[in-house]
Amino acid sequence: MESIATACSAVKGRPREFCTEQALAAALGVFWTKGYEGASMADLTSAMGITKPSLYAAFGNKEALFHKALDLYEAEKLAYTREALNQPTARAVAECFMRGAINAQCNSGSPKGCLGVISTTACGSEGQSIKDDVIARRASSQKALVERFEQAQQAGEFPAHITPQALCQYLYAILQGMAVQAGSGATRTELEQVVDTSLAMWPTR
Amino acid sequence: MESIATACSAVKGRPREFCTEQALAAALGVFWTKGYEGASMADLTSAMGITKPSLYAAFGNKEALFHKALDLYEAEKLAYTREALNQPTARAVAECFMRGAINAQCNSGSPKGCLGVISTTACGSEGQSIKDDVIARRASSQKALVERFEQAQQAGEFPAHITPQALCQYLYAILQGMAVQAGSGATRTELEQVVDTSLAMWPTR
DNA sequence: TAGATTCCATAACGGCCGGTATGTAATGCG
DNA sequence: CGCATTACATACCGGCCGTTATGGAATCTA
Repeated sequence: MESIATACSAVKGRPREFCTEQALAAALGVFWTKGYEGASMADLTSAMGITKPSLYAAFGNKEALFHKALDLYEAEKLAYTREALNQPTARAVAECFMRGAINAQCNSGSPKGCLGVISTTACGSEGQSIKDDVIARRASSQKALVERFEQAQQAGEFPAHITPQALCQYLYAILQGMAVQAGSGATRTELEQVVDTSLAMWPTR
Repeated sequence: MESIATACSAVKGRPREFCTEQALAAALGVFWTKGYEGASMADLTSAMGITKPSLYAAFGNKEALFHKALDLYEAEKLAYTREALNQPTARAVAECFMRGAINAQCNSGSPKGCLGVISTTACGSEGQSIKDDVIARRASSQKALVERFEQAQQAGEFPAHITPQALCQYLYAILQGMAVQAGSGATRTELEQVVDTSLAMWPTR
């Protein structure tokens, strides 16, 4: 009945024997490698080093665990997308997006490909709420990029026939295509070819 | 012991009560919608209108069924990629690829997205031979496109800094990105924005 | 120490998975 | 007809799925 905030560790019972952040990072690695439906509870608990009841007590269930892993993915692995928006020109923004994607997707030690792409393609009807979540997050980040491109348009960076909306859709297609290729075993060199070619074609006024 | 070719229907037993081609087309629809691992035998037999033993007798097993469905997909749904190579310029080839992809992936009545992209992303370790097959077929079709672009290069269609290999990798990234977007519910209009933007940037000598 | 509370470990649950054994119906051949 | 052959229909198999019940171990408060 004490209504005073007891958010701090006034822990009562037996203390937890694992670090939830560390376990979540391990879970992210599994989802990133195998996708939501491809990752079994046995895969997850094994990688996280905990048992199934511990996982359910700490994270709720498999779906809730995925959403939390997605939060971590956005916060850590997609940080470069927020920094990219601060670049001085739209072209520099696009280059940061693409080079950042290569670093994130070809980093040895991390799984290949993009968790967002993996989670929205394939998979049966089970993971529909997963797909919906990822699609909503993607729309949010696309919105930020469109706004950045509108700013560039007003600065006169584009020819008249290029719209910010279309350019964003185009850039995202390239990024998603690179993720598909990375997941299929493309080398860093091949992905850099895509980036260099894209930049060579980037519109100038 | 008769060694004379009896390939024709010298059927002996009870005749089959379903059309294998029709059943295969139905199976393709299920794989296209749900992916290899996402498609259960119950999904398949239900859509094909046959029972499990009939499926196994006619197609071997789930994996063999998928490879045959992939054959059908390449033959029917990817026919435009072979026609595209006959276009007079590399730019026209690329436009045929992209517009054909939109028609194939946004055709109401067909599932959204590209079966190849769906089959190589996500999914656990079970479908590795599936992924390998798709990746090999993709490499084969990329090879044909690179050769077409080399021909265009010798015809002087590109500036010096654009290589056929890189251009092919770039175009495939756009196509695969469009497939990701189509699978995520993008509209035909949005995909046409991607194509129009790509074509607006296409290199000229 | 006694009780309350929280976590860990084992084992079990119903349900679906891909694949198959079994018995019966339909055809061709002699 | 009797026989071989092939396909159909039902029911079943072991195994894995995500999830949870149960009981003991570890910590807090009193």
